[in-house]
Amino acid sequence: MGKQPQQTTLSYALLGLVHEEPRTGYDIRKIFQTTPMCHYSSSPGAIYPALKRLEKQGLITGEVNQTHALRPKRVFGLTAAGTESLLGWLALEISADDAIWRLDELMLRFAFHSFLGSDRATREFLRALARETDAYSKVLENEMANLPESTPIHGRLALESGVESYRVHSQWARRALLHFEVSSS
Amino acid sequence: MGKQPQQTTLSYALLGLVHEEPRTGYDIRKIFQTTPMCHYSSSPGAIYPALKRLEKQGLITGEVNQTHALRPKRVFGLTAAGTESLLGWLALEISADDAIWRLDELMLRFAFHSFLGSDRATREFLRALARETDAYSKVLENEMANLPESTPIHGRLALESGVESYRVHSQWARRALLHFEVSSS
DNA sequence: AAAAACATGTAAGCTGTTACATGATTGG
DNA sequence: CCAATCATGTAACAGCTTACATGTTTTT
Repeated sequence: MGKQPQQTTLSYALLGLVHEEPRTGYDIRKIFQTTPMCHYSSSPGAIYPALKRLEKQGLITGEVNQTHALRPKRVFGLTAAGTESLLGWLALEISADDAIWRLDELMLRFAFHSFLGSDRATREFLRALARETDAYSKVLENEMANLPESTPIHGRLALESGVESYRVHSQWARRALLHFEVSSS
Repeated sequence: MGKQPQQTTLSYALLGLVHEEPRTGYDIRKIFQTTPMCHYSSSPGAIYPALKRLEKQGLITGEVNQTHALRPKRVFGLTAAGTESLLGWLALEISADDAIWRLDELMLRFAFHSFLGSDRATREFLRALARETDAYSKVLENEMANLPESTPIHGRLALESGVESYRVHSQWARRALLHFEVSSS
């Protein structure tokens, strides 16, 4: 319940991955290099310090795999506090700012929503996401309509791309929601 | 021609804005706060140091407006080297990596393409953007098809959102291209 | 006279980048 | 035995965030 120090997106990605199954830093690097769950830095200079931070905060623990005595590899898993932090993040309410500036993080959160037992939070998540992205696409649409005469076509088109981007996300969220609706009847 | 030290996206945004017309740091902050050309930090701790860096590199110069002797405001404009750097950046070829990881920067570049006199570079830009985003959407599509059976629906949907995102950008680029085609006949 | 907006900056701290460093294990 | 891959880390540096600091001009 106490307010936890807020993590970077990378940190949450790490928490989610070691929650799926215990992993080493190297495992995680490979995932970031070779799977679509990428868009995160696979550089050792990012990952190992991040893992160390999480360990110091008590969210993960590394067990040394002793099959080879020298050059041990450290397999990380979530602690109770780590699980709590991860699940708390997943269930967080979506703010308008999240939808506008941190869509990437929201999509990562959604991808990990399978960790929540029930679909209720996911439905709420998708409804909020659809609402906020739709609202912002309309804000941008409005700003496009009020652009000064002199605005060159390039600027207009770039803005149009932004409008579309948020609109498409909103539509995606509504479509995704159908997968979690209770098929009542 | 010499390789210039590469700038951050924020730096290029600043170069573009002061190229439109001479501006102060405060002007720029307001633009980032109030117009859709935002998504950049309007914090003084980001902007003033960035302006100072550009000045030290000789890309912009600040003229003190002496209408009020105390608390002077500094109006920045591009130097010849600054113009060269900005135009060089605009005309840069698009790599696949740019389209995958730095779409935001590409859209900023496009928005400033009005500074290039001719439409030829813009056409090339849009063609390359359409090609690369389309190619990557297909890469993701393929990865979605090859996802392990066990992958939860959340992961699939998140990936689908990525596929769509790139596809929509590609379609946008193709549509935008129509505005710059020579209406030959 | 006070509040809001104008206007510019600095300092500490955090995170990520790039580059370097080290050594083990496995496949050809 | 050599190369590639496995595996973990550190160090210097750059840039951004947050918070602070300061003083002016305009509006109410």
